[in-house]
Amino acid sequence: MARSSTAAKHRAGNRAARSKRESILDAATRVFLDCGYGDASMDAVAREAGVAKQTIYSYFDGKDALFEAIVRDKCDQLLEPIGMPEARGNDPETALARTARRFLDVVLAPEGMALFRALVAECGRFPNLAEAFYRSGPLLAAGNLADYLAELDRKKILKVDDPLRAARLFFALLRGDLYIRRLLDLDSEAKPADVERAVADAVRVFLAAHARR
Amino acid sequence: MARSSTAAKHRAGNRAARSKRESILDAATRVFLDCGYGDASMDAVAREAGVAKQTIYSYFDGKDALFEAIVRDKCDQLLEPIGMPEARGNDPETALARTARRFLDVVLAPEGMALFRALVAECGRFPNLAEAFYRSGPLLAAGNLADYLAELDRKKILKVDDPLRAARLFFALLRGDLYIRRLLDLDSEAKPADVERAVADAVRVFLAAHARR
DNA sequence: AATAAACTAGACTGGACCGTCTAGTCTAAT
DNA sequence: ATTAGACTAGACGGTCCAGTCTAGTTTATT
Repeated sequence: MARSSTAAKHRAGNRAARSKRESILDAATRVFLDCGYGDASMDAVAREAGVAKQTIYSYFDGKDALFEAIVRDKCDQLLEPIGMPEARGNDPETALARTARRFLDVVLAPEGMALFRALVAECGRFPNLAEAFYRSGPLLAAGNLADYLAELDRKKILKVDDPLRAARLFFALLRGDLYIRRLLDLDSEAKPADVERAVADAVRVFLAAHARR
Repeated sequence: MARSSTAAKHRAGNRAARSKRESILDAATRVFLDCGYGDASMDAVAREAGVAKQTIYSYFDGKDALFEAIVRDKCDQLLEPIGMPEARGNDPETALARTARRFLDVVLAPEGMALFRALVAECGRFPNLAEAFYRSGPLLAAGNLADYLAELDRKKILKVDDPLRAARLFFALLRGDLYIRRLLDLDSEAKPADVERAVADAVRVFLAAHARR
């Protein structure tokens, strides 16, 4: 009984269907990240996507599923740069600063903040999404940095006893006050000068703590 | 025309009225912090408080005002301990660790997290609440620590060029990964051992960065 | 051209919820 | 005892929204 519903075909994905699916996802991303899950309406998504509401329901099972889809999408897309391993050619200071900048650029950007805010707001309703975000964001970034730090320790350039813990501390330093202020939307965007200072501070403190004496 | 409405009298505050007001605030706190602003219903607050819905509206102007009231309340009450100036009698390590523990105890506790989550979720709707929280929480705490750090610098015990920035970095270190995980509700509560390790790490790194050589 | 699938516009159902209103009860003070 | 104000229980109007349904249109395939 090979049921061949519209939705099933869509999930498989023609070319036309894929583009429609994507314009729905795009619109949903804008609406959900703007308003948050609760205040976003399916009518608004349909309007924004230039699509009939029914069409949304033929591509996605419902509001929850649509939200999940856009969050997973944005996680993959947004966090991809911070999941890349470190450039290992340079001196530690330069490498750390580069990592730091890449991290903050993603994390403090309006989209990154909106995604994180939505996740924090809905982590009760979507615990698995929060988990997925954590794994593909903070955890992955820390893991990669830890690998690099372990290498620096092996080469006796720095002293890093517990690379993963050290990496997490580095990112913690980096977020600093800026992150809190952005989370609460007290600054509408991070000024480049502030970012640069946060990077410099974090690198300085981190190197001081892990210098070989 | 000295209009003497029920609401006006309540705002002035008899003894009986105050207790009723407080039981409403209590219930509202539970409901709002449990469900978030959007999913909290006035009926639920009334039920929880054991009070008729009308009574709530005679004490508060509406859902927004009630939310504001409970948030300001919890800010004052919750953040009061971290607003206290530092105990200056001990060596820096002990004083910093004490400050750190007091901070994390408040911030990682379920109530503290719920308050912060609610603020993050609603910072668009209530920007002034976010501002108030920031001032009476992170900013005040950093200010107090900064005073202490300035004193340590004057006494040539540590080297702290910019006390406020250093204080903020200290708290950033302290929040670390624990904070992110708690924000996303990946851990239902912080284990004392983790807290203790976070304190030790933060103090160690901070002292290394600000040691007099 | 004929047919089926995809899509649109919009009406509709059912439910949640804010804030108000009504009718009646309780309490305290005169 | 009377009276005024505080309170309760619950109904109610109005709004909003998720998800479904209908009727008609477009698109693609044969």
